[in-house]
Amino acid sequence: MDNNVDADHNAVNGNILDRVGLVSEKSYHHGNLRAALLEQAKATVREQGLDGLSLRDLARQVGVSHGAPRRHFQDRQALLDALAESGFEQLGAELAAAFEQAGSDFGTRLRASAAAYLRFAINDAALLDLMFSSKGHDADDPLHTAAMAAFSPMFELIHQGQREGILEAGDPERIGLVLFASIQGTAALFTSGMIESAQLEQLASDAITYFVRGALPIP
Amino acid sequence: MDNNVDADHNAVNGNILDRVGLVSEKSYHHGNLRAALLEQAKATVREQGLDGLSLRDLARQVGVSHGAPRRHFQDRQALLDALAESGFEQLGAELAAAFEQAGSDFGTRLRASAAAYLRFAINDAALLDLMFSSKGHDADDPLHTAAMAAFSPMFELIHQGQREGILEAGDPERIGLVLFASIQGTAALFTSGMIESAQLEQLASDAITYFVRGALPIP
DNA sequence: GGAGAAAGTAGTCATGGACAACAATGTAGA
DNA sequence: TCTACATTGTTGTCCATGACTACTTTCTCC
Repeated sequence: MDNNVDADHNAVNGNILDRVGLVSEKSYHHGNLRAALLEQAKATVREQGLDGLSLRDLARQVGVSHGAPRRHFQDRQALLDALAESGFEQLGAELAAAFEQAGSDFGTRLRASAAAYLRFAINDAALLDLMFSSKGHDADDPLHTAAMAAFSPMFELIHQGQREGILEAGDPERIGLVLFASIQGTAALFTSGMIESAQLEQLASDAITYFVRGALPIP
Repeated sequence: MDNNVDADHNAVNGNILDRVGLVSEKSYHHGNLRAALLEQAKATVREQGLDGLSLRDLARQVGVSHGAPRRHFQDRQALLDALAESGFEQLGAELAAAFEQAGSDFGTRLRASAAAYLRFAINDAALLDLMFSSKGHDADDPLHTAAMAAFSPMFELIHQGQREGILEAGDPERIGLVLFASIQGTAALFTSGMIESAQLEQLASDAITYFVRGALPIP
């Protein structure tokens, strides 16, 4: 309708603040739509679950027409895939941070990592579900890559345990998977409502204890 | 339980073959629509996943009008809940059967039960996902009841292990949850594509071994 | 056999995803 | 600088679906 001259002016100069979405002035080109959509999608999924996510809603919330998202995501599934990928990146970062901040003691690191994982599972249950429900994992798939990267701190942890004689020898990946499964299962039991938050801490603690005992080197 | 009142109701003069859907004669009243919808839904979910499931499609496939399912399921979510519930019933039956057929040895029973669980997870991955994503678990919720019933063989198994001195003492439910989480996590890793079927057997075996070692009584 | 409940049908609406034609902006090369 | 072309948004449309309502057929029970 009535085009605003100021808006045009800003658009020409490509103000960085506009592009990051920190300034609300409108211009024809959003400048950062893909990221904005992902961010909004993540918030919506957290608050309303996957079913509450609609591309048209997303477009509205970001202030763009309903057709715009299509320029960045071919279809809804593509957006979900991207969301899952960014979820893996975030989870990986949080695991790595927990790993770092926990000092060098194996047990402390192990529990800190598990706690970080569960924290993520609690705060972003639906996102974690999504991350675990995305199918196509073709090894060269960016999703697969992101997932592998996210869990690398855990495998490093296993390696440390082996060096220190706390865990039995063997393929770190193989041993790590047992831990991984155990923690993910714990998270699933909680997010599915099968256990209460009161039981979660207990279960998480037990799972780790059993894992460590189970993986003890056999003298 | 007693939500089969409708079936009983119509069972009075309804031809059994009609009711099972083996006869294609049309009558205004389907006679068994609820069950037929659930059955068809289960097949569709297995073949096409949750997203491939539409009430209207279901109605078409079963040969009724698009409004008919509403008489039996208030909305789509209600159908999904019922599907999850029937999934728990089936899983429970399969776990119980595996438990029975495995003889009386604890280890054999344990592995047979885990195998049954994983078999279910592989054959009906999307259904298991659904079972674990249904939220409302209010203890008196039929879903919660069905879930608890399904896993009762597992807790019985824990009890046996304790009697035989193979597992440490303690609340069987608490110990059982660790096993449950471990197996469910294993299943999740597989159905999400994070591990290949080649790794599944190994992981499952490792998870059980670690669990048994971890739960060993401490002398 | 008739009243009323149960089960199915048909029509409608709003929402949402996918698609296509078009418009505005950005960019690179002559 | 000007101009062709690629990017990115917009608008309008189609179609499938879930949900709702009014109506019809059948069943059951008194």
